[in-house]
Amino acid sequence: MAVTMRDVAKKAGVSPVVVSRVLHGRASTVRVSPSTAERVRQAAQELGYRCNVFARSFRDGQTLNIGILHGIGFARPVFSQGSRYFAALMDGLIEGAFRHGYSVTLCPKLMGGSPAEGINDGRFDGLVWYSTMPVEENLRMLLASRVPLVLIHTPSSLLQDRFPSVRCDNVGGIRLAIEHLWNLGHRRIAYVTEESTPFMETQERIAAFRKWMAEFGAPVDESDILACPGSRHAETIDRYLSEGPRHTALVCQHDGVADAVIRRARLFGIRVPEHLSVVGFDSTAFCDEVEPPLTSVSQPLVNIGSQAIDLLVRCIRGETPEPFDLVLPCGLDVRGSTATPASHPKVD
Amino acid sequence: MAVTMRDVAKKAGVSPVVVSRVLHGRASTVRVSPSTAERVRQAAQELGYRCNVFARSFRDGQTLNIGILHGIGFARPVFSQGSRYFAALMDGLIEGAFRHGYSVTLCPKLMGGSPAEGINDGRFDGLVWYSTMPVEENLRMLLASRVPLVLIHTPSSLLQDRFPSVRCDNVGGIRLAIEHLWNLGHRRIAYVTEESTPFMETQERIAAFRKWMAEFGAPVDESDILACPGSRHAETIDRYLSEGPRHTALVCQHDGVADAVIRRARLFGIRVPEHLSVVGFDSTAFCDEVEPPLTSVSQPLVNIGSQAIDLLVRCIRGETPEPFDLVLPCGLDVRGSTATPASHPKVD
DNA sequence: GTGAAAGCGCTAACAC
DNA sequence: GTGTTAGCGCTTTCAC
Repeated sequence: MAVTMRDVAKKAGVSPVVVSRVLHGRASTVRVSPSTAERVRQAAQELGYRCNVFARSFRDGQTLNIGILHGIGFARPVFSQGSRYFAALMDGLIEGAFRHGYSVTLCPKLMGGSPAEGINDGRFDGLVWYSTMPVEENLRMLLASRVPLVLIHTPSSLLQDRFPSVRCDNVGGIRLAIEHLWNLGHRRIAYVTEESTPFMETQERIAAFRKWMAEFGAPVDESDILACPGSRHAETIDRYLSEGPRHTALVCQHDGVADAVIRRARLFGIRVPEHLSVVGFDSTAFCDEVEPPLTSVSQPLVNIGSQAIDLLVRCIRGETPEPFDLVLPCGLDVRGSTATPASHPKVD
Repeated sequence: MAVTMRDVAKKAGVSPVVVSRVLHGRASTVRVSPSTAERVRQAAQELGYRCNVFARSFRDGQTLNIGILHGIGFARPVFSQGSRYFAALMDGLIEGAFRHGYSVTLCPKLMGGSPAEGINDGRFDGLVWYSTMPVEENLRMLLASRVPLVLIHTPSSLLQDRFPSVRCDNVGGIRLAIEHLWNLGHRRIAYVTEESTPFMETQERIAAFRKWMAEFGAPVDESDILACPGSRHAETIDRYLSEGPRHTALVCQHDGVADAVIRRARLFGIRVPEHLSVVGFDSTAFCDEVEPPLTSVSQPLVNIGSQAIDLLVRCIRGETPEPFDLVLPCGLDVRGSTATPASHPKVD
């Protein structure tokens, strides 16, 4: 077995408290003479003693560990495929956690179908939950959380204002996309969405799209919202493209969708951006990798992750973070997937 | 505070052991009458009791948690930038861990400059260490590990055969790259390496390159090995390219290097693959994203991660995995970055 | 200056 | 069938 404080104490001829005091500086009421301290250190060294952080955490009732919750109904997150959405978010979460001295744990219980028992199992000082399409079941479980929790992509109001939240300004982001396309001369613009749940960012972006298109003077109807059901969106995209796109530009729910659209378009001989402009959402490094480079609304994902942890750590400390609902601005990274439409003159 | 077994016991009018027996099925010597069991369940339900897994782990002396060790001298791994090497490896590690019911933890202590104190701190049932360029200091720390450990990219022999290992067949992989280029007609082929440490895969690949080039009948010398010092490899690449490449094809240490080469080449008006063929190493999804798509030796990274966990779990169970040193074969994914050299006829 | 006691939440072993 | 004891490794409290 591992060598414990008791072993060190025995060897040094003192009690465990003294060892705690000397080696970890924790038993603050205890005073130790320099010579004893030296003896303890010596013994620890010789035995190769290492503090059992796990035992300490158990006693302290704090684990210095943050759990990542993944929405139910999603598969376990994958880093190596698709757009870099999750990768960027994780980078932010890890950066933030490390900065505060916390570990980050991916736990099968928290990422499986039923995180309920994982949430309050004592291993986590706090949790981060991100989901772009929460379902009622999710929300109920989260409300049962006894540990501090921060929401990403989901406004606090959706969970009775019990947990702070971080998300981006979807409305402003969509406006940037439309404005950009509009200025290039596009008038027939569609929105492509992957899935659709009754609330949240998906809907927020669609609503923003409707709103701004109307304000720009080109109100849209149902046929301008392309909804691709989760599993088989290539199919939906193909159907749309095969009839020859009715629009000159597409705004996509996220970069993965935009990438899919571009790849399918290529198969139909539709060139981007010459025949069709495409705008993504997230603007991770992925956008620079694909061809053509993807014009995309930038959501500060790394920052969102990092700031979510800042909020979480405050909650763990018992504070009430201020602001409680963090909305970060979006930008627009113009790359190569958007251009003046073939049939329209450029407008300034 | 959280509700504990004692609270439930009290409410149900029984002792904690009974609760343990009923709710977790753990106190196997204890027999409980159906009616008592029901009372306990009722009480637990009403109080919203959740088993404190942390406390249980403490008692059991097993955490069901695996720590990921990142070589010293590296920065903390980043998912959202560069090639998808780390992403793919992590996907495999997570998949394997989840399959066995283990969590995966990224801990600042294990990823910082001095993981020594993190290694034996009781929080991990096992560790996975990956590093493409270990230094002596790394190795000494690893040898001090009291918990099971699996090496990725590093043969067991480098650590006194104390830990099992997983890596790919670098020699075979490099052969595939050379063979492919040779068949296309390339004869002047260079190897581009990012960093160089006295041992390990970097050296193994370089050695393999020398060996196979000689066997194919085109022995190389120092000037055919392009070594780019870690921080500023763009500079080294630029210097090489600016003189007009002396070779018709480059084999690169990994996809990130290959990508860098291609991007720099573009700035010099050197087209890939028309003027210069480039082969990467790893062949993650990254290769399909870049332009041109990158021909690359495929290293089964996801599989390596997954199998590393299989080995680790066996060690945790006290078994000695067989085989102890796992070497997985490489493949070659031919994409768009390699072609017949301009100056050479195609050879079959 | 130093040590003894007590307890974090859980469960194996044993007693009744 | 059910309860008591004891202990995982650590640290706080308090007594000496």
